[in-house]
Order: sequence, then structure tokens, then C-alpha cells
Amino acid sequence: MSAHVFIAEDEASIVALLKYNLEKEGYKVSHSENGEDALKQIKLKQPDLILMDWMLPELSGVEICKNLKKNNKFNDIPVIMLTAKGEEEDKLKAFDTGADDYVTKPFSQKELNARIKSLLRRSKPQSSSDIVEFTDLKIDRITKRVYRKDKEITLGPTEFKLLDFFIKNPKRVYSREQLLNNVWGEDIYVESRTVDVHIRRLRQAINIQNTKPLIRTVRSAGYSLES
Amino acid sequence: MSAHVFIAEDEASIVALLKYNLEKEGYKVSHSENGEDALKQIKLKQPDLILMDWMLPELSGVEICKNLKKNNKFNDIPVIMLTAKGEEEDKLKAFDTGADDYVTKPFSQKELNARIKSLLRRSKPQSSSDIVEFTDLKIDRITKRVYRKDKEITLGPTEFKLLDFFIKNPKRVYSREQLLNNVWGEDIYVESRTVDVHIRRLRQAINIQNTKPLIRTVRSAGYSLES
DNA sequence: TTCATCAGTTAACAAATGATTAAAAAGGGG
DNA sequence: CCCCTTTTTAATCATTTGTTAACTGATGAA
Repeated sequence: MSAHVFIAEDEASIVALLKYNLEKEGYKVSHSENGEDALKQIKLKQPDLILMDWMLPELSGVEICKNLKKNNKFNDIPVIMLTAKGEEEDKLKAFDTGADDYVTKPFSQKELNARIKSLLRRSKPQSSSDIVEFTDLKIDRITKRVYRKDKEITLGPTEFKLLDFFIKNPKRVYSREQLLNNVWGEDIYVESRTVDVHIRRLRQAINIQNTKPLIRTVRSAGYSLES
Repeated sequence: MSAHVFIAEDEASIVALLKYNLEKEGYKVSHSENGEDALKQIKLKQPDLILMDWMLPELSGVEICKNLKKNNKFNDIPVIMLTAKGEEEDKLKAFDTGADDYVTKPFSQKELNARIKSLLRRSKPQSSSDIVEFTDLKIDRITKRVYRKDKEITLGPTEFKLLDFFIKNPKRVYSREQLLNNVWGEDIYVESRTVDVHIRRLRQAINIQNTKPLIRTVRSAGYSLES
């Protein structure tokens, strides 16, 4: 599933160039040539990232940016401003409107790609990394192995998924309900007490001597992974 | 409460310059001159943003960055790489290691400030309503933790809900009736004296030495949360 | 001022709620 | 069919909750 990049730019040649390059990188690309339309489209399509020309007919890039950043639903979409002139004042103004980065024309496609990648990585919540660590816990999603203090630990499939889920959002408290939906699956029905049993097994497994317990029970709320 | 910026850089003159400028901007600043120490300090202090020199003694910036980005506890801290040479290859490598931005020396302080501001804004989406503070009280609805003067406090579920409700409208006086409806629920019937008991328990819990009481009794009207 | 009354505070306790645990039953590949 | 994992069940354990009743202090009338 590739990211969706939206281009708000009126110069056709630049749009063509960007589109060509971004699609080669595997992004889904759409665009608009005018500010008012761009804003409408963005709100409709909710892209993952926006490349926005500084100057746009109808509604300037600055205005669009301000509008988006004000709205809770869209203020997480990263915006890269494309500015023609390399003047510093403009750069600063771009950041002030809430842009997340800017690039001056003419720009290097390689650098633009790098910046896009960086912003997308940052806005994607799940660190899609194959090896994730949290304090002295390490889990390898490829080899399906789990380590605590570099010592390997064996987990059953469910316990592995459970830990994998917890480690995506450490410290966050999840209800049994949420755990069932995310670890077992939306449509599977099992008793909510079942969660307790697996929590217990997970606890037993990851608990090696003289370490504090990593899974916190929050009465009447759920469980969380703690440091 | 200002953000904490960590500088990992070995050239004393640059550190001095950065420190001076950042402190003027209102940031809390700390630094280290060597890679190994920097990593240790970062893990200890958990700064809000890192300025990292590309080349560092003991452990290169790239290595530190990789290490941080692997660990769930630290991979949310934005990193800005300071590169000496303006070579594109280096820039790209910087992004690949997980850096969130880079700046080539010599850099404009104004631009650096703008980039810092942008990254901090982006990384602080501590979803407004998930963490609520009132004077020296802080309640985190995600981790279900409550702090007074940064010291954690443990509350039972009902006391948590009660405080959570009060903090939504500080200084407002609620009758026992209103509290029962909003904290216990519309259709649950318990004695109104029960509220007093929970108010007491909440008071005891959030009361740590030499602080004035936070919950005011309004005779024949109810209770309110005060500063 | 004194006393009666009213409203809020406090401590103690029993009931209920929720979590832990062990063990049995049920599935599900190999 | 056997072995391993998962789920259910039920007993036990721990914490929280609501109630009661005694206590404290404010209020205001005599």
C-alpha cells in the first residue's frame, strides 16, 4: 500500500516532472492547478503528503497551509513548500505557516525524494521496522524471536502477537476489548477472560530474575507495557 | 515548559554558538562532545530534539541515530544532522539512517531555528485532550496516570474518573447530583453521601505535603477543583 | 453566648467487583 | 491420533466500592 502524494502546482511542466518521478518511486500521485480546488481535493482525498507551490492562483499555498493546520483532521498531513526564490525570509515564512519543510526551485529530485521519505516515515505511526526494541526487550518480526537482556525467550504465537502489539505503543493502556480486536481480530469472539490468561503467560515468559514486571495491570481499564 | 534540545558536537565553538542561540530562543540546552557519552546522555535525559554532528569521536552520529531509531522509546525524538560538507550523498545517507532533517555547516541560525520549531511542532502531537494539566496536576488519559508536581499518584478507577471530570471544568462547582450523573452514570443509583467519601479519598490521594487543598467544598452546593 | 440543627468529614466494614491462577476441555495441525 | 496451543471454567485472591454511623464544625435563633 503506497503513500498518496498530492501536488498543488500550476506550472504544468513541473507537475509533469514531479508526477513522473514520484510515480517511479511508487507513490500514488494526484494534483490540482489552482488553490481553491487544491484545498477542496485535499480535504476530500486526505493524501499522506502535500507538495505545495508557494504561489498559486485563487488561493496561495500559504493560505491553504494555514487552513489545513488549523483543522485537526488535516494538520497531521505533512506539507512541503516549493518556493521559487531562495530568499531566507520566504523560507521562514513558510515554516511559520505550518509547512513542515520547503524546497527551492530548481530542486534536486533526489533530495526531494529524501525529504518526502523522511516526512512520511515520521507521520506513519507504526515504525515498520523489522526489529523493534523497548528498554531491554527486543523483538524480531522476521525471525519471530524475542529477547530480554539479549537472552532469548520463547513465546507461543498468541503471546508473540500480543507483545508485538504492545510494543507498538508502549505505556499505552489497552482494554481487553481493544486487545481482542487487535491481536485476535475484529470478528473473532472469545471470552474477555482469555486475555488475562495470555497476559499471564506472556508475563511468565518475559520475566527473568531481578527485573521488574513489564506489564502493568490497570484495574477496570486494561493492561500496558511499561519500562 | 520549554523544550529540551540536546547537542552532540565536538567543536567547542559551534557548541557555544548553538547553545547561546538556542537558550535565547527559550530552549533548555545540554550537550556532549563524544558519541558514546552522547548516546548515554540522550537515553538518560530524553530530550525533545537532537542536533547531531555527522562526525563524532567514539561513535559517529550515524551510529547513534540508527541506535535511537531502532528503540521504540527514543525513535520519536527528532534528529537534525549537522553535516560539514554539502555533498548530496551525505545528505541522503543522513535521511537513510533515520535523521529527520539535516543542515549543512555553515548554517544560518535563523533557518536552523525554523527547522527546529517545525520538528518540535510535528513531534508534539500529544493529542491535545489526551494529556490535561491544571496547575501542578497532570492527568494522562492514555496511560491512565496522574501526577502532582511530577510525582505520580495512584487513584482508584472512580477517583480517576472523578478527577478527570473535575479537570474538564476547573473552578466550576458541581452538585453531588451532577457528579453522580457524570461520573457514575445517569442510571446508577447510589447514596449521595457516597460522593463525599470519594471526594475524601481523592483529596487524600492528591494531597502531598505543603500544597494547598485542591478541592473546595461549597456548603450546600457541592464541590469544585481550585488552583 | 449557648444550644439546636444542619451539612460535611471521617473511619470502619461488608459486599461486590475485578484480576490471578490452575486445571480441565476443546481445537487443530502434523 | 497425538501433541501443542488456545479457550473456558471456576476457585481464590485483592482491591474497590457503597453504606453506615459517629464525629466535627458552621450557622443562626433564642
